[in-house]
Amino acid sequence: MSESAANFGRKIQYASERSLGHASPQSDTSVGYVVRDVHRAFSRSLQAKIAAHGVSMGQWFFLRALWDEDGLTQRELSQRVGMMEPTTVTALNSMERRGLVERVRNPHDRRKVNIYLTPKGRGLRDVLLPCAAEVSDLATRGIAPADLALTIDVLHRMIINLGDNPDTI
Amino acid sequence: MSESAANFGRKIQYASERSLGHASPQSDTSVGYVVRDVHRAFSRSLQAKIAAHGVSMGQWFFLRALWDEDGLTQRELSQRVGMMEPTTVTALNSMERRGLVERVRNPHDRRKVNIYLTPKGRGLRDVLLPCAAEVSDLATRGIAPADLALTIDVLHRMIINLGDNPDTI
DNA sequence: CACTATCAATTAGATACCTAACCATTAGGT
DNA sequence: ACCTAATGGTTAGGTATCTAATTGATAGTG
Repeated sequence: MSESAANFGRKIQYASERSLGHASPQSDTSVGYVVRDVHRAFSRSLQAKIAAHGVSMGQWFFLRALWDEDGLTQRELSQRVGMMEPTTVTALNSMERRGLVERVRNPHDRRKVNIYLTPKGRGLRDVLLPCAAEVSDLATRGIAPADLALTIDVLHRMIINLGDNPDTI
Repeated sequence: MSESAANFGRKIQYASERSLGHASPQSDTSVGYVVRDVHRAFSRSLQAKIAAHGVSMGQWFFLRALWDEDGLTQRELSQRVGMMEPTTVTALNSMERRGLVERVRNPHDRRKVNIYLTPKGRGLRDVLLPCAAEVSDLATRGIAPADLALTIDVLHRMIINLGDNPDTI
């Protein structure tokens, strides 16, 4: 049972055996490790592109959410982006400092703070989304759409399996 | 061309549509986002298990490398683990503090520092590796081996595509 | 209408990463 | 033997996360 489990403690010789540039051929090929490396590869790649426009990865996700729907409260934003609230606070602090968003205390419920994009923040959309597209495009180059779809599905199933989903527990 | 690129800026309705527990149904399903979420799911899951034994994620990777080969220099360790050297320094500091490893200045080349597991550090192997196996097992439960293999291969190809590999550039 | 529970945001403090700049040591050429 | 290169490790400083505790505002109940 569960050959997959053994994976974590063992090495499989793989076609494209080299996890990160500086990782030795010793590097592990179990799912967890590969996922970590892909994640970092994505981060670096996108980071490199958007940094040119003065936006950091930490800000990226919140901008994305706000381009989608402006004026969310901080809690709503946290939920959309999938990050804890203190993380949101610090990200918004830096975004506010850079003039990308504005905090507006909600007049009807003074506990809430609504976040609005400034023109500058909104304007970044047309510059930054293509960056993300480039990264995604680069990453998936040469991968058959069916394989990609299956990969995404498998990854989704892993998320659910790992029980990060409250309804699942 | 490149439907994949569009992904990054769009939402696809997916069977298992829910990225993180607290993420709304709005959450993006493009590869980059899913990878990020799986990565965090893995981290949390493993972290929860190994924390019980006083080991943090930052230490885990280095322990793994040392269980595999003891007495590596810090640079070698960094390369095996795929982390920058300052990261290694701080991880080793905490591991040394907790009595998991010992730094020994290399007598033949006094620039180098060899890292040796203490009995305590070595002993954790038999406790911690099963934790990782459990996580891996849980994550891949119900996923056909062929699908898993394909997923890992696709992820590897993405790493190479994203050019984190110097030899590829 | 006062009390308490809940909600929204924040602060405090920890971990895990990174880049850039800096020492200390060794190696190699003259 | 010197001087410069390169090598190995560290420090300094920044970003991105998290959990736990705190503060302020509202809502619900007796």
